[in-house]
Amino acid sequence: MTYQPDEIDSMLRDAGIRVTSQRRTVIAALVQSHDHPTAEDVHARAKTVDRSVSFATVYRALATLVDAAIVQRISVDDGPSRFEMAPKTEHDHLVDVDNGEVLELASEELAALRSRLAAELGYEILSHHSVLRVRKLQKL
Amino acid sequence: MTYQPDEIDSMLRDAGIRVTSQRRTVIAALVQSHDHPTAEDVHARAKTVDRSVSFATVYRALATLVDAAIVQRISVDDGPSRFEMAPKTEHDHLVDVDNGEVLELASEELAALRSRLAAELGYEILSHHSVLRVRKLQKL
DNA sequence: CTTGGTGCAAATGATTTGCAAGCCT
DNA sequence: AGGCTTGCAAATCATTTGCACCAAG
Repeated sequence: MTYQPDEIDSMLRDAGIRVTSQRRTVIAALVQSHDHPTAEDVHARAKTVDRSVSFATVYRALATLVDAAIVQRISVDDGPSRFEMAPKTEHDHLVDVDNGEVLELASEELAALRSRLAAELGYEILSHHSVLRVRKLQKL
Repeated sequence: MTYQPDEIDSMLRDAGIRVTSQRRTVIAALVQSHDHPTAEDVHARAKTVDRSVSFATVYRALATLVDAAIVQRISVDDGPSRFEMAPKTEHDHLVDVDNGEVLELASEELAALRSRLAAELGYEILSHHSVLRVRKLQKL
């Protein structure tokens, strides 16, 4: 999935937030990262593009972008929050307990079941955050 | 669900960790709490039983108990971790975005689907942590 | 212009840790 | 006895905030 430079600007404008070079940089860092970076990682990557971006700005940008549903926050039980571009298709995260690897599980079926169950309780789901701690099955 | 006093001791012994009055107190506080308390809440409740329990001990006890799978940690995106006795039946958590209320959704069907999907990817699920941000549906 | 955004450094909140003393096995 | 636990206070880690300046609409 690639983004055109002005595609990023549109995302910001559409969300009604100002377009700044720092936000562009943060988004660019996230777009290129497929490893669910922490705020610190994002800052490090953003700095390779613009040495002057501060930590505070990265945190503020991430918070703003999460609010705008452009970015998604993933909290693993311990350790800092991780971030990724908001997925078009919702998915769960599998964290391999042996090596810390994070992979994604997208299932239409799972999403449908979840909303059905929530609806039965009288709720609509705004967003979800699901982390499964897993271990590789033995090869037989 | 009630626990006998010595049932708690057995849980600790079975997990191979020492039985201390502080750990008993922490567990007792959790058993009586059905509101997913934070570490601070647990500390406050524990102190009503034993004024001398320290914050550090509560944190250490909770960490130990989570390791031993006696207690489960629930992390909501912002704000401190919350805790509950490890459920016999796994469930998801619904967080009402309007009032912060946390309720539980237990579904055999959901659990089954999740493990099936994980298995298809070659993984077994050790535990899961799923938080749905929800809003009450309008009454029609 | 005017409001929102930024950098810096200091502040905060949650959780962890070093150390000396105490309790469990 | 010997090691795991505790309490206390200080330390750490992630994240947030106050403030003066700058930039976007």
